[in-house]
This record gives sequence, structure tokens and C-alpha cells, in this order.
Amino acid sequence: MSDTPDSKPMGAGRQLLFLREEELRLAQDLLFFGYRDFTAGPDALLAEINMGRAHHRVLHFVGRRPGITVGELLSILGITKQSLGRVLTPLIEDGYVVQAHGRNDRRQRLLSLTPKGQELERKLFERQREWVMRAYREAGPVAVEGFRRVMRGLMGAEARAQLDRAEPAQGTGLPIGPSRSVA
Amino acid sequence: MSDTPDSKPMGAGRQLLFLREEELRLAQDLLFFGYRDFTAGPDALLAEINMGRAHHRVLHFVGRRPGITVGELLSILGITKQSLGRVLTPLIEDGYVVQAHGRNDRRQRLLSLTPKGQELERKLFERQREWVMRAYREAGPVAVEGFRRVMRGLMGAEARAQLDRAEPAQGTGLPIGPSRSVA
DNA sequence: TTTTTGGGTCAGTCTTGTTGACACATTAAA
DNA sequence: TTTAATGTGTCAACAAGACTGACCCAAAAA
Repeated sequence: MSDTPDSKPMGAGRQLLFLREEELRLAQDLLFFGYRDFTAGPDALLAEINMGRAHHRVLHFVGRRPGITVGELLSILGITKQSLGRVLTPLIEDGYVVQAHGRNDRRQRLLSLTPKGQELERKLFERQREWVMRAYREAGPVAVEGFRRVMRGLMGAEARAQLDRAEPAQGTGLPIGPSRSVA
Repeated sequence: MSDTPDSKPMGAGRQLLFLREEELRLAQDLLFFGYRDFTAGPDALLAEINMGRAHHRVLHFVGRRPGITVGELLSILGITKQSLGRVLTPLIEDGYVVQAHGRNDRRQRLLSLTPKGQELERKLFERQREWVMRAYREAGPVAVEGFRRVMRGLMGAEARAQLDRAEPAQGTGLPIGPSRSVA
């Protein structure tokens, strides 16, 4: 929006360029196409066994945090329990996920993957793993670190907190390009 | 996949680390949360006027390429014409989008935004603009360049070609971290 | 003992995607 | 010029995944 009107052709100009509308519209495009193609692999696999992306999400987050409670899962996914129920119940009935009573609080249902569930999750993961690995390799380590920083920034404070709670600082947060842009 | 089998403890080790499973699972998380929160702003606005994300996509891509044909739009969105019809028809009826016959091929319907459509698109854009700008600022220019490189890599070849056709190399494709990782 | 919490479920609705089948005008080909 | 092929529209039916609202139950907390 604002910004020193003209100033020197370089310097502040870089900042202007950096934030100009076209660059932000490009971000919209990149996120749309990128996310769509990122999910395409697993989606195809899931379709074969009559499941959808929602099932994958459950498998992913339960696999990531075995023993997670239904409530925690709900808060991570940001959906209602009715919505979760429609995918979780079949996953349990079909033997992909198991429930256990909480030891301290017997009302809780602690979720975890069965071997069958782990196997499916792994297949789905492999698809995305290869896809992301290709992108990471082509872009290089510096770019990957930048990608992580920006993606974190695109997350709301809530999601960021959840992620941090779950993973002890996986690499982002330390090195590379401190925000002192302008340069 | 490949990689000089063992070699020195450092060097190739870095590459190994770089691609290890946890880092790729983190990417899954980042994309899920990041994309979700990226779309949250416009979604809220759209809900107020009884529209959805699909309407936004149409406004976005028609705004980006005025005079685009229905067929081109379909191929960009990657959906069926019936799906498109359900959002496009109302947008036309409500005066957000106009159609014109193609000059060369009168079968074509060239789409563009009305002033009303431009206004709505801009409001939606402003939401995302601020959100992305915050993320970009916090991450810094180097990170942004990396973000772009990785997102491009996450796109399928088709989508990448479409994007390139539409925009003449917006900045990514030139400088920064050449893929010669290993270091 | 009463209330709150964690979880489940029934019923109905909405958006956005899908197939399949036609219809119509226009352009290209035989 | 007749005959495809193409670009677009549309009806109908269906599915996934999200939502709201209303209730229910068992266990934990007050």
C-alpha cells in the first residue's frame, strides 16, 4: 500500500517489487495448482478403495500421533465431530484404526493405527513422498528452507502452535534469510 | 532414490538428512495447514454472499485472463463443464461476469469480469494479499524465492506449462540456490 | 448429587465435484 | 454441399465431505 513514493531506483525499489500485486497473485496461483497436484497422487489411490481425502487426513494425523484423542484430532482437523465420525467410524469398522480407553480418563478414546492402517498410510505417504522429494531436489535445500518459512507464515497462529506442540522444531526457525529484507 | 551409497559421514549425510522421512511428513503438515488458512479469509467473505471457493476461482482466473474462453477455463480448473456451469451461470446472471462471442470463432464464449465482478474479486484478493504479505515479510525475500521454487515443483508438468503460458516468468526461474545440494 | 466433559449418533442441508445423455450453433472436412 | 467435429449449455442423478441442531450416554469434576 504505502511506501516511500519514489526514492532511489534500487534499494527500496526492491521492497516495492517484492510486494507488488503481481507477485501476490502469483502466490495464489502457485498455491492453487501446487496444492491440487500435491494431493492428486493419494487421491487416486484412495479412490480405488472407496475412500477420500478426509480418510487420508485421519490416517495421517493418527499415524503421526498414536494415542491421540478424538478431541485433539477434531481440533487439528478443524471439523465437527459429525464430519469426523463419517470417516472415522468406517476406518475403525474396516480395521484401519483402533480405539482404546484413556488410562486416566476413561471417557477418552485413544486412536491409533492397526498394522493394516499403517500399511495404507505408508502407501499414501510414499506417493506424496516421491512427489515432494522431486520438488525438493529440483529446488535445492535453500529453497526448501524458504518454503518452510513461508508455509509456516501462511498458517494461522493456532495451527502454528499445534504444529510446534507436535514437533520439536524440525529445522525451520533457525538459519537462513533473516527478515531484514530491503537490503 | 539413488545417492552415492555411503561416502564420507558428512557431505552426503546432509543430503540424506535433507530428505529424511520426517522432513517430508512435515511438508504434508505445512501444506495442509497452510493451504487451509490461506483460503480461510476469502471463504469467510464468500459465505456472507452465499458463494463458495469455486466462485472465487472463477473470478480469480477470469480476472487474470480477461477474454478467456470457457474451454481454457475448464482446462485450468481441471473440472467438468457441468461443475463449472453451476458456478459460472449464477455469476453471469448476477452480473459478475460477462460473455462475448469470439471474433474468429463465434462458438466461443469469451469471459471477463464486469466492474461488479472486479470489485468482488478485489475484495477477496485483498484478504489473501494481506495474509500472504505477512507471511512473505516475516520470511524474507530469500525464503519467498525458495517458496516459489518448491511450489512450482509441486505442480504437475501440465499446470506448470499453463502457468508459464500465462505469465512471462515472474521472477522464479533465475537466481538463488541452484539445486547442487550435497554441498 | 449435580453438572460438565468427551464422545457418539440421527436427520437434514449445502457446496462442489462426478457421469451420462442430449441439444444447438458453428466451424472444418469430405 | 452434405457431413463430421468442436465449443458450449443443460437436465438428471449421485457422491464426498462439510455444516447445524438435537439428543444420548458414561465418566469425571464440582
